[in-house]
Amino acid sequence: MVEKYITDFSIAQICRSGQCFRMRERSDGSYEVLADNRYLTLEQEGERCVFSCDEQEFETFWKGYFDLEADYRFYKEKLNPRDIYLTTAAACGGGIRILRQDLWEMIVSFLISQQNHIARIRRCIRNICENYGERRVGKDGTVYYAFPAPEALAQLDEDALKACNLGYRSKYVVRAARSVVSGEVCLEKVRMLSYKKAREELLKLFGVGEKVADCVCLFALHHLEAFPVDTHIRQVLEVHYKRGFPHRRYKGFQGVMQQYIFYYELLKEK
DNA sequence: CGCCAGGGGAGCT
DNA sequence: AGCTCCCCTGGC
Repeated sequence: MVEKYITDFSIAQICRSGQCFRMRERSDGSYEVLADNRYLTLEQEGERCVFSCDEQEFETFWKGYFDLEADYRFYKEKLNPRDIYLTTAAACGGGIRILRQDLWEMIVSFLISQQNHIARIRRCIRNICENYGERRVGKDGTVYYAFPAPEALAQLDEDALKACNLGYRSKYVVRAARSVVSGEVCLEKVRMLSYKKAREELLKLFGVGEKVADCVCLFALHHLEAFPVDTHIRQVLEVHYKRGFPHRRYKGFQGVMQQYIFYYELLKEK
């Protein structure tokens, strides 16, 4: 167990922000996080966070995963105070961090996300992990399943994942897995590329369009200049930014602003 | 039962 | 760039 005091961090907000589908709030108010074949529980009260790992694992993995080395005050200071909408959104989701998630997992997750609800996306991913991922046992005895490697999914029939509730998205995932396994799209290479080049490379995958590529760039590759535009964001742009979103002002970290907006819109739904 | 929308994308023109 | 299909589920 390690105890940390962290500002601009809210596990509850991150969990609800829709960038991560394998994180959940447990009935006792603590959070469970599955990432990189690891299992973590996290309790938070104000700025006090208790991670269920040792200091070394925190330093070498979770600190980077939650992007805790970055100072998000920098992004908030750049906010245009006259932009009431964005200022309000950032105030509501000020504890959000852009996670550094696994590349392959994000590709699959956002392939599944198209024309889909968050609750169902979570179910789909859980189904895939339980059916094709390796079974693991956490330090506290909890059984969980790792996210299946491309090799495990590449050998499936194109329609096999319909059994995991993917519907017509099944063939997107299987074909993408095959492209990765064959080396047509090299993930190690994608990791080294700039935002533009990485995006271009991801677009070669069947089923990956501009929105999905941007989500992968933002949530896996940490290219904060990626600004995924989905139906929700499009509506916001139409209502609040008729003359265009001020990309110039937020150059290099538009993705952080996108998350504030997205979270705020999700929040208002309820 | 029908209708429609839910964090799109492919394949056309 | 804009259009038409694609065609899975869950909610109403």
